[in-house]
Amino acid sequence: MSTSDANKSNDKNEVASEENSTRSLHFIEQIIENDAKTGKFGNRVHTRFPPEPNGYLHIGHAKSIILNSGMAQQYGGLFNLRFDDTNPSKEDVEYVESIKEDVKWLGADWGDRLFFASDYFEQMYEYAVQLIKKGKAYVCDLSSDEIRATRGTPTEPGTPSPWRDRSVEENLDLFQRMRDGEFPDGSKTLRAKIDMASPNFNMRDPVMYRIIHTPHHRQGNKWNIYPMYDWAHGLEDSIEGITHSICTLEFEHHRPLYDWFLDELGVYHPQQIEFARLNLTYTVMSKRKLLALVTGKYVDGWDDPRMPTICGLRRRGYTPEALRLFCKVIGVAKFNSTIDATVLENAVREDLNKKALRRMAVLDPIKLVIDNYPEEQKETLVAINNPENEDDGTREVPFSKVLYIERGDFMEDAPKKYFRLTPGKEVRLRYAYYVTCKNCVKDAEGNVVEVHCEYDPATRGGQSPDGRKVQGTIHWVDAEAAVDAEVRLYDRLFNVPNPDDPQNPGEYTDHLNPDSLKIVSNAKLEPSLANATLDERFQFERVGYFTLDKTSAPDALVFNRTVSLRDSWSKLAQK
RNA sequence: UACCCGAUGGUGUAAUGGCAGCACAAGGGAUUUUGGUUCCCUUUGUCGAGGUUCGAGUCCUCGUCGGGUAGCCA
Repeated sequence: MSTSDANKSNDKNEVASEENSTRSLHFIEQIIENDAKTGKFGNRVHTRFPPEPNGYLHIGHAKSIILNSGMAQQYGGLFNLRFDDTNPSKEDVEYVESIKEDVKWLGADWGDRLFFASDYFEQMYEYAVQLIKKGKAYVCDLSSDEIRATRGTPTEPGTPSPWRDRSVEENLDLFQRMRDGEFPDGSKTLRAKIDMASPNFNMRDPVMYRIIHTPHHRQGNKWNIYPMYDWAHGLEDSIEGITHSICTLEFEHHRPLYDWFLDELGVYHPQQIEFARLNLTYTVMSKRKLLALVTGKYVDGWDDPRMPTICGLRRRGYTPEALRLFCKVIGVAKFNSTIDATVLENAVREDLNKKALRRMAVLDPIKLVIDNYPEEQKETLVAINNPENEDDGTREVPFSKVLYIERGDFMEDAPKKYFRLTPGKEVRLRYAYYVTCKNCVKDAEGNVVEVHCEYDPATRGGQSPDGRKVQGTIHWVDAEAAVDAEVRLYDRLFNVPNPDDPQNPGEYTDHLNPDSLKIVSNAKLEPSLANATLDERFQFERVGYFTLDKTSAPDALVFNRTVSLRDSWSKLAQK
């Protein structure tokens, strides 16, 4: 070992012990660190994310991606992206690119290790031949119905296939002919010869290969047989030298089979580890249901900002950092839990609070007229871009006699604790002046259309020389300089915490939140927002976090609300 | 019904036989040119019954409850 190698492994140990002392480890970290101590995998850590290219990734996948790539990064190991494309009748290239984009966006780095299970088909075939020669696999002529009927039940063992004891020669011949395409779909399978009486169904002579005469998106018509997940997955892990093969809980009782195949073959044997998949309140996570939301036009496509898909969250304005923070907070365990949607919202607030540029935008505008402000006067005022980060600097915002403010920032008859505009009350216009509310103008129906006030010229910038305080500060935009925009306000997709709960009457689609999207078509924004770009994140002060939508155009701006600001006033107001 | 896995405040998650801790939520207070942020304080927990032990959230037994499993899906 060279000195630099020695240093490297020392560093690794130090990192591990430092982690140990500074925070607690989740059970997978404990397994990895223990393996490092015993030298089980020669101190290597190599993980993978193995999606099937048959749908879009969602936040549940993000948990897995962040876990797998995070373990590799944390322990100086490697991470592979591998498409588990073993079933051509369900898969499509269309999904490959979107999955790559999502994984990359999350910050998981697979380097040059982008793999496809289908590239291992020849090797898998050779392995299958080995098992046949060992007398551990056989070609079975039973139909799928017959296989099901002879598999037994939880209390009764299965009955052996009449084809179980074919000779090695016959099996070899038949298997080759299955590959050559001599037999129709479903007419034969290759099965492992294990134990029809096993309490674990997965061990009752599981199917290894089935006949499918469907062109594969990467292999074309080369193959007429395709490997089943249980047969293929361990081999893929083994071929790639994966150390810790992390998957979700439902594969737990597949592990004996995973182990059996690798042991019978006598090949390199990674360790499968199962963790609990993510469940989130007020949404659904199954591919089938997400697809149904799209095809049923309940949402505007896979990347609708209300969807829990990674592309949806991205369009909504979530950041990879927010999702990583979220995953850190929820932890990793084997307990099936449901995470409250507010935890996700908090994670994105925490991230965006640090990095979002502050801007002023009025979503529900009414005019504010400053009666004692000179008619033709215009000025610019200096506003701070981000109080959380001085490096973001300042900007200038135009100001004049007529402004827009939020309708909700004026009340004609206000409760005592209302700190905003009401006749006789003085408030601060953020970064501008103190103004005192005088009165309002109403239309024929009694709706307030204009609020009138008087300003104190000595309070320019928003502070008074005499030191008097105001209770409230409200945001505003100059009426003449404002730019128009459409703003889309998103809320939870469902109005029940668990749309999947069988306790709920009806279909899960019956519980869609009718107010999950509110479109504000006449928002007034400060002029600098006209130059916003898709990668920027904004906080509209006192309102929430926003980002430009992909459908936005220079003459028709569209912003998405990522998440509202915490609002302790609404709690107070309810009392 | 059989097998596998799990169970710690309202929700998540630590404590690896030795003071039940952290985060979020909730409640209270301070600061504040965002009713935001930040800071401080408070309330709330080991599924049940036995056993082992000086000592059990942790180990054992039995129960209860929850999840998963009977695709030629992954």
